[in-house]
Amino acid sequence: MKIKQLADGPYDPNKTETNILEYWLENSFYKPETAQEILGKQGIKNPNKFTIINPPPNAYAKPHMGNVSGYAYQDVFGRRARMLGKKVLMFPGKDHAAQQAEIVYIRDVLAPQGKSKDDFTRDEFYAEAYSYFNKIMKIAQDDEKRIGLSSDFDRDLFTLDPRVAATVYNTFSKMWSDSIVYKGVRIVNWSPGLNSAVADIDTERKEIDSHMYYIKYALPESAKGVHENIKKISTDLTSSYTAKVVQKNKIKNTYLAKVNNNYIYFYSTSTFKENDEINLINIGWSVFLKGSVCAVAVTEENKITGTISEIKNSEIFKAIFNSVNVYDKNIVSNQIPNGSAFLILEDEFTQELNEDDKNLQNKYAKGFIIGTVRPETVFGDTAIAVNPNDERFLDMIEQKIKLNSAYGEIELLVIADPGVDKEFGTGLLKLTPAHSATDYEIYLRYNNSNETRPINYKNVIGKDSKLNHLCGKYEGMHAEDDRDNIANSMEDEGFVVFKEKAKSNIVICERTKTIIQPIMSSQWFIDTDKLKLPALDAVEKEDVKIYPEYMTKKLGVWLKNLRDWPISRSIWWGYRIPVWYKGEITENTDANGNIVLSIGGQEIKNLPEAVEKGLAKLSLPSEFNPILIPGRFAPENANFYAEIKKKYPWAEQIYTGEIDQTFADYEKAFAKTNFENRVVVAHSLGAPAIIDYILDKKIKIKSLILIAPSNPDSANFNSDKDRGFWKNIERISDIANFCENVTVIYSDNDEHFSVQNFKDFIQKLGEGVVSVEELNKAHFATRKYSYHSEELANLLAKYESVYKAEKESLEKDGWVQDNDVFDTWFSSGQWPIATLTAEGLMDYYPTDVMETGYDILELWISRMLMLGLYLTGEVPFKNVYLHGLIKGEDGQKMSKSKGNLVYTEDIISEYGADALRMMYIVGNKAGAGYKVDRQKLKGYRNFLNKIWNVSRFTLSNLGGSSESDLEKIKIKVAEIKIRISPEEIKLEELQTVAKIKITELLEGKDINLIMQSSVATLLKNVDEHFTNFRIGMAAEEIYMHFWHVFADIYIEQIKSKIFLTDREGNPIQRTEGETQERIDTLATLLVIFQKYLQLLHPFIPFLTEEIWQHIPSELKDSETIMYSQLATYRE
RNA sequence: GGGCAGUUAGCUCAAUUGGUAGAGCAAUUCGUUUACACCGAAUAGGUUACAGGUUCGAGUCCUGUACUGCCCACCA
Repeated sequence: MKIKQLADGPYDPNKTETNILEYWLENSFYKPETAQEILGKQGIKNPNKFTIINPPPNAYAKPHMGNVSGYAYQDVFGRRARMLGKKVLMFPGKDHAAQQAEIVYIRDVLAPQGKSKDDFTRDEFYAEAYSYFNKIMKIAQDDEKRIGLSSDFDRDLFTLDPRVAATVYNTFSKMWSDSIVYKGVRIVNWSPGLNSAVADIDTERKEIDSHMYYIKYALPESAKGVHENIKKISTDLTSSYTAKVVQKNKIKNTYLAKVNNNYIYFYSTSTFKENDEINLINIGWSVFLKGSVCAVAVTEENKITGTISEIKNSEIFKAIFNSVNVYDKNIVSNQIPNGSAFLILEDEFTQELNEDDKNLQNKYAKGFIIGTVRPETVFGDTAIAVNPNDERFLDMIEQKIKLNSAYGEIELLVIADPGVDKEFGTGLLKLTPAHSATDYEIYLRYNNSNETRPINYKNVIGKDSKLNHLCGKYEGMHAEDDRDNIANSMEDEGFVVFKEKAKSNIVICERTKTIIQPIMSSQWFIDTDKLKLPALDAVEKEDVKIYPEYMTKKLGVWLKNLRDWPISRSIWWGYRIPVWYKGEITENTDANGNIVLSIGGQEIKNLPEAVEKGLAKLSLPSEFNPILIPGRFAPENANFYAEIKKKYPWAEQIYTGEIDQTFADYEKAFAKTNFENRVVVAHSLGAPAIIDYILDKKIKIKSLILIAPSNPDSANFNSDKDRGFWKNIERISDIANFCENVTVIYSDNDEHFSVQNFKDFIQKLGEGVVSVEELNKAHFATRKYSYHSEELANLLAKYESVYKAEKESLEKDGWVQDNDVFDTWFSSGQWPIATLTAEGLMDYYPTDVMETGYDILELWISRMLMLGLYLTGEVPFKNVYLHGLIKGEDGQKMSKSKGNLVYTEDIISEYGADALRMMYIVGNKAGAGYKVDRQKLKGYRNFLNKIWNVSRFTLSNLGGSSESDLEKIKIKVAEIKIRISPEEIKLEELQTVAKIKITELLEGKDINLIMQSSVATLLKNVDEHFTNFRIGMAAEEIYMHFWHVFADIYIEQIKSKIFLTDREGNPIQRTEGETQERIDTLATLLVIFQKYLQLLHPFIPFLTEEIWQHIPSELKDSETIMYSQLATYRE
């Protein structure tokens, strides 16, 4: 037995890490197939599976520290599982990041070449982008390997791989037939920067300074009638009064009219003398008219002091008084606070208006004043909404009111909706369903409960952000840039009564930072109602556990509030929506502001109608996609399907559990599959199952190929005929009505067992005319047992050519494919299924851990959960571990613009991958952010050196022993059991005790037993930490224990027992007992040392493997530490 | 406006769910003793943001306050 010695320190990670990486890759240690083989040799015959799908990073950029941090966690889980005897699959991939990648590609690749998207056809653009990203992806993979991620890189999968495409399109197809996906005209977030719709979650809010415009909706003819109302005002000017109002809200007043530096409000209750000098102080606002009494008050900071007359004669007073009033009768504000002061007006406050001055008439006309920060949307108003409990407007609800507005005379319905805040602005909400998500919701709510009298939307802003033909003279003006012009013009006409500065939240596009324009447009949506409930249920029932736990609640709330998910994006980079139209599909705004869809010039109401008329259809890319149904004990008994799937990546394999003869499992699996017009291959018991299913559900399929498990002339047939395929196949005679052709393959003979044969067979059998044996003799005498794979291949090839021919004719026949592509989250939301399906590994589903940053909990985790449950009925992962976001050295979020990006390769070359992994993991907890910390990195580099030197100590002391001693050590090693012995001193508790004292305490005790006990405790604690996903604590505890118990205490204590020479180099004489003690100690040292290496391996794989390689094979259970078995602690 | 998280040593963060507040780095002192100076031995550093409460016992649970960060949201 020879013990290789380690080089002198300090440890240099750069020398060893790349070699170790090469060793792992060369030996394919990362593959589950290798795991199966190695574990098998170790006596673990049926290892449990353990699966982690690596979140695919975006393919377009060089990864920085933040991108890579997740791999450290994923790898810890994976490596530990491997060392616990599991067959580990870690599946890497890269994401095409549709929208973002297209922007980056155009900006960073095309623009510097002086090119733009317009220089390419769609296909050219796609091809060039694909080859570019293909190159870039390699960089990301290098980083993944370099940090030690032990994923099966041979399987690295791109989200635009044809095999993924198959899953993505099949999912869409299933959603199409389940009516979960629809194309609808609906409000969308239109990003002018992307020239595409984006989902809510791709937007962010920003507070900006803007104006609140108070817009007049005048009652026609009311300008003339102004006197009448005023005349009714009664006065009781008996005493002077200083207005003083109990105030509640300090923010709302800033929204109010500010005129001549004073805020002006209306109030009532009290009286003033005409010439009283008064101070009006108030902070509330209320239009108040009872018996035509009106009053005004001002804020405390801006008292109006003056006589009543002076106040009344102020311009603003007149404006407000005349404008913000009433539609009808007596309207009472219900929120006059106690102690309010009121100014009562008299009928002298009237004014003869010049009949010709229309603008003034508008300004002083009675009507509504409604506050808005977006005056340009008034052209899209289709209703006025009030709170149902707002007493001021009770009479008006459900009335249609003719109004003069900035765009002429219109009729608006007043509706009630609880969403309207009666205290905001004037308590009235102008409803613009086409250009406000809020209004759109109210619009939907109203129309859902008032089907007989629906309100409309009116789209007045185009995708170019400009006002359209419905805006009269404002047509062509820009909704954002020309806002002030529009408002000024309205002000001149008297329709903007006053304006004031206000803060407003605008929605901007997260990617391009342009202002989102809510507009009506036809987009593809996923109806999330049917998807979110199972997801919500899974979260609540803890079918999927989320770490940190508090994020569970966050996800639940998000799911509950989820609206329909827009999945179409108007870009080229991604999966093109597989729906075809008979001619161009166009979207126009008609005279009423409705969005009208036409296909090839023919107007359609909605897509189902178009489909019915033959103007639209779903047509998946022309990849042949047969459905493969396994026989009993699926899917293992259908291994031959793997061959088919190699040739046809689009083939869709049905996964079932063990099948009983009631076919319950089949039915469950079938329900998730769309059989419509497909070629179906069914093996053995799958054949009767699918026949029954097709007949029951009345599904039309294209072709059915049945593979019989036995041949009627086989020796087994007599027993087979009463069960399985043969017993259950009776209904085959009816199937001809549901598919174009049926073929049964069971022999080497080219003759097929046709439907007609079967019909005859079954009929005669049923009539008792023939026996099975007779038929067997007549028809099957020459057939052999095994099924004919070549024949199956030929058949499929034939169907494929038919299938492709059909598809290719689409464009010739004038069909045009939808121009949009899927949202990137639509495809990545199916990632666990797409990856495993692509490799035929669905038996690894559901996966064990999904590890990712908490920032994409809603974006990604939720989608995977919904789609996973939808497609398979099972959660895609059992645990979700969310790591915190890593910040730059300055403590700020890392971003290119801040210039604080730290690249992984720089850190690794300075400190090594192991130290970096430690920095990511030790002492950190799920969900909590942390900084790139060079002090920590230095500390962990020192730790690695410590391990190196402890290893040198251990190996050199073993190496110094004689061959016979080594043999004795080997025997002793096998006897050592790491157990907790409760009576002994606990070493881990002595860390803070002075070292001299420890030596005293240990006098006469068996240090080896005490150490074993201490390590056992460590093992147990680490188990617990892992069970609860506290990996940061696990790492920290191992670190502490290794350094301060093992190195500082144990090794110091045993030195005298194992050294062969004294300080002067003279040999030490030992008694027989002392020699035995030395052997025992070295054996214990070795066992414990290995245990530490194993415990440390998931965290610092490179160093531990390097050291492991120096331990002689005779003294270890596995050549690589990756597969050495670290049993969990058992009492 | 709502929700969630956080506030602990000079700095960065832990504390296994209520049981003596810890680590790394930094600081001070000592020590080059056959693994290690990328080391060892020792020292100092805390009213756990604040104010109450429950408890034998609170960093941890409850109530409130003040900051910080994140997410969500229909105040037009």
